[in-house]
Amino acid sequence: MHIFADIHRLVLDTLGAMMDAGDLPAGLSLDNVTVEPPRDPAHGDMATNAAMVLAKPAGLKPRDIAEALAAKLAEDPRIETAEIAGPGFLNLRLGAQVWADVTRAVLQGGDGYGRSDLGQGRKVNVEYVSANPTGPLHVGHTRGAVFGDALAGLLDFAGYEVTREYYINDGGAQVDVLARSVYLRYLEAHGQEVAFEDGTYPGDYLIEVGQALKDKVGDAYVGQPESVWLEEVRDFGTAAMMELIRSDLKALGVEMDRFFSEKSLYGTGKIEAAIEDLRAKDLIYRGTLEPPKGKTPEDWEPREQTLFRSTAHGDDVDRPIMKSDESWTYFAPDIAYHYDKVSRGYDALIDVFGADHGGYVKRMKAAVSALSGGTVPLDVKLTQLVKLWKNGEPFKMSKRAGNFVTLRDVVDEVGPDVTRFVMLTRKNDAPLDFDFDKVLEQSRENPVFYVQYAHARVCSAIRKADGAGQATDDASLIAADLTGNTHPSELAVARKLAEWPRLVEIAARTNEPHRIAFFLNELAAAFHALWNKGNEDTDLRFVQDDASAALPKIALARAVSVVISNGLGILGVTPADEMR
RNA sequence: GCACCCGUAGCUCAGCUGGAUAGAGCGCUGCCCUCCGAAGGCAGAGGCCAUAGGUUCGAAUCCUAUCGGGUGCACCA
Repeated sequence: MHIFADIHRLVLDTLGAMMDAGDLPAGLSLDNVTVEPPRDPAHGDMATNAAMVLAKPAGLKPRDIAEALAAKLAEDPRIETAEIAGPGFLNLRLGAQVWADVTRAVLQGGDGYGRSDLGQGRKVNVEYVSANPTGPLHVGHTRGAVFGDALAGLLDFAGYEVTREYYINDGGAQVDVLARSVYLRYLEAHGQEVAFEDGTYPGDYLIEVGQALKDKVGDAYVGQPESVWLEEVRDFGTAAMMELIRSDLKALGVEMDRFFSEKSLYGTGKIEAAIEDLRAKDLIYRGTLEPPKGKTPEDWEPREQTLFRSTAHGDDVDRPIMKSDESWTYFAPDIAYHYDKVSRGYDALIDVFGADHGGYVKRMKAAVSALSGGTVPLDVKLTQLVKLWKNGEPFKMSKRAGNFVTLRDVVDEVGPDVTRFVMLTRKNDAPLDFDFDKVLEQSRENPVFYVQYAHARVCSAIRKADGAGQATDDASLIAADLTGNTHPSELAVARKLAEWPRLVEIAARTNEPHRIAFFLNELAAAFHALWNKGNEDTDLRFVQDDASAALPKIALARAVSVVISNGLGILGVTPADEMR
């Protein structure tokens, strides 16, 4: 049950009937007619802008349309009143039966309540994290991981067929640096003194990798030139780092459907095939780029290179795909990778990048647009920086990595649930302050606690009613008469529950999972407000002595926990049954 | 110099892809514990939505310009 969609449908059907009957000119476009919850609850439960939107094309006064529409809508049993207000809004108030039905629908829907067919089963690929396999994940990756995973969960809930994918950058120079760093640790494991020069990775996490390499090959590489060991040590180190990253992700509760190796694109003709596809579209040429205006690099020199005509698809300048020595730039395998994604038949692609990759968005979109002939949209979501705080001070040190804070540092300290929820309490493109002390605080200002507390309270109330021998199972609640919840505070909760399917669709359409977190906070607020009213007014308590009076209250509480649970599920957070 | 993101209450931030008198938390002011959990609750004050134009029934939201902050800007990934 999606009451907003239902009433929207009713409004559209009614308008259609009015056109058929000649009350409105035929052929009006109803695309802009909306049914929304009004900001001010005093305006009713829903409002439609139909009269204002249609006034001009119909050549009628908004008020006349509104009056005619109001009269027709009032015939529907669900509509209690339809009042004209403001510049031509039609405010609808729904009957008590509707809210009882909503509560029942939540219980009947269970973990499926709010699921949408918005996606129509379309295939969407969400690529996220994609950190270089050169070390453990840090806080920035963590936000990307949380965001990407929540977005994937959201799209899944909204009816898309989602693939969660990780692109392993194991083909560039950075994995050679990893190899050399591992080699140093390997020498160290043989008792040698080593120095980590600039450009190598000094983190402690490579100590055990060097040791493991020693265990595997003994002293075979000691004193040998790079040409002997580089390739094998690189593969060894990359594998070890991916294992580390996978376990980091697991600690956060993130599970990828697929890991795609950049290296698998080299020497297999895949890059060449992708470039050929572009060449066939006349988008590849030899040329020389102009220096960037106002900021010419010191060592600038004109260079003829192989370029991708990305300007034909919205980019600012054309981009090199080959270096002057004819080897591929990093952009080439990225093109090939997205070519692969397009050819796997996805209807939409989403890339989640760190904000420092903002300059990369246009060319990537241009590439996908060119490769798919404009048929596959690519949305790139950038996650902004995370600023960590501890004891009122910026927190930068890590036990493990030295110069950056790792995912493990965060998860070990506050747990995966808190990490995930807090990282979604801000829009992806806004910077985030993560305060180790505040996120564990048990107070109203901590949204994680506030939402979890609401869920725990429901569980507590149900345990209590259960203990009193009352029926609390969903079947009994669904079968009960639920029209007893008529207090404004109870209706406020029911109204919020009714909004859930709508909110899911809005969040999914905009690829913004943070909306889920904010909604849950609002739902929790409505629930806590009602709970607190029970302190003064015993009729509003969820736990009642009279078993039949208790049923609608328990049903409402249970419905709240269902929606919270569904919302947290999308975000990858486990609901709390009790607070400790 | 160019591109992208951002500018909303004293502070930290939401704001439905154009709707009514712009919201929440913190802070501030005033009330409220015999209570299903006061690890709070209720109420109030607080705004020229950076600025100036434009689009229209209607703009925090869309367009243009300006100011201010962040990020990134040739063969690095």
